[in-house]
Amino acid sequence: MLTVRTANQQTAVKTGADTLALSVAQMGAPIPYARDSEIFGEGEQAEYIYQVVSGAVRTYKILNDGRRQIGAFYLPGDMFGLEIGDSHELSAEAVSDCTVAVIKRSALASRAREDSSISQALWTLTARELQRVQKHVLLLARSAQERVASFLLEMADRTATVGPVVLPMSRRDIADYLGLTIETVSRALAALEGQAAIALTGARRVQLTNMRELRRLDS
Amino acid sequence: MLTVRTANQQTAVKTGADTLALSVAQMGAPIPYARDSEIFGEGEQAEYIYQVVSGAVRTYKILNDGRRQIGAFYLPGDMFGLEIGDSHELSAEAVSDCTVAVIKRSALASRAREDSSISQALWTLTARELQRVQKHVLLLARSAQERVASFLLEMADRTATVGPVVLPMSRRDIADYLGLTIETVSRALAALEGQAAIALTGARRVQLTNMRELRRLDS
DNA sequence: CGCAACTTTGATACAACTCAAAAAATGTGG
DNA sequence: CCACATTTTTTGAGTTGTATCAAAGTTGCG
Repeated sequence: MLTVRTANQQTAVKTGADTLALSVAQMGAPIPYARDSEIFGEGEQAEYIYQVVSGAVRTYKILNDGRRQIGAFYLPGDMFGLEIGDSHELSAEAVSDCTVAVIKRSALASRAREDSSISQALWTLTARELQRVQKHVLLLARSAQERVASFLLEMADRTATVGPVVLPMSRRDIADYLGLTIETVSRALAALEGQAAIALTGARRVQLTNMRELRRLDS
Repeated sequence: MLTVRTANQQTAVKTGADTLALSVAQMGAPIPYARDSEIFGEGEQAEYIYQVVSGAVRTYKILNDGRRQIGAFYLPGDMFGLEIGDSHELSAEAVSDCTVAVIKRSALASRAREDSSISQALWTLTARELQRVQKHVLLLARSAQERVASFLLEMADRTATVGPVVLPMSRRDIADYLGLTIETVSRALAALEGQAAIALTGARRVQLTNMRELRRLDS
């Protein structure tokens, strides 16, 4: 069985979305993208839907004052780029070198006409995305330290490995996701280290040494 | 034809969601709710989906520090309370005295099995909600004055009447939607009035006197 | 190893928050 | 319809968390 991971939800599922993921993995040829290269741009025709095979992807929008708001990070197994309108609402870029499986939306649409579990899967995917964004709104309502703690827990959960969490993204990416500056992210991490909640074992390696404290901040 | 208005999108549509709205309006008996009364609570079984007939509704979540984050306001024609899981992610309350049409999800699900346009409509509804929440994230990334200007334009667009915009909600509601305090909302309104972008013709009546300026702030 | 990019740390500024009180709006009973 | 009580909104003064600006470390790649 292929394990499906929707952003922010790492439990393997056997229904709907699984079938869909299978389709993408089987029908879509993996395409490599170099770090920082564009996968699709805001406003472009949404011709495909995507699944991360390796590496990481970010979606974002540039605000009128030049700041960038990152909407989501997608990790291996995650699907992204699904739209109901015909153009993309956000741009997507490779956070690191990565490979992405791609399937034509039209191909999926035609299969959905015969197989209602496909349409069901598409709906489920949209609904999960909705839940994720709703959580993001709540995250943005909290203090800098709480946002960072929450982010670390989310990444730990989604990468689900033993040992330190390895962050695929830069401080700038984290800051733009959390609605903070890189300096504030750095200071929040330093503060968490001071409270012995985490240990920075490298700029992008974080040991979560006190889950209880982190969860308290996340709550 | 019945006009459907999805939150933040007031254009009448003739596809998918329209059929759905019709179903709710026809099948659901309108239920009255008094101001501030609960329509459903977070975590409750999501047995129904709802459509505002008159008045206004808010969905929200209480944060652990006691603050309240409002997720959305729903105005006449808007549908809300649709979940893909089986429980509500947020609570819903009447902003003002209102009436709400209700339809059983199970009834809709059974009709969806025969009529794929129903499932299509459910998906569309979820996707619109996703777009709305994504915009909310971007809104929360901006300055207090920009958030308030944007909010006023949104309300003007959604109520779509001539003359002053009548806000059905209190400053507290606005503040909790925009992630600000009531004082900051009040000061932002005063500042907009100072710039002659708006005129406050009563606490809850706002004339948008300079749309150009407001749109510039919104951009 | 050396350089360029990234991250951290420090000092200061400022937008929004908090606390407090005045003013305005809204509701209620006579 | 008015007078009063209550709630809501506005305004003021001071505080604070995060941003900004600047510079010193660190990291990792060629």
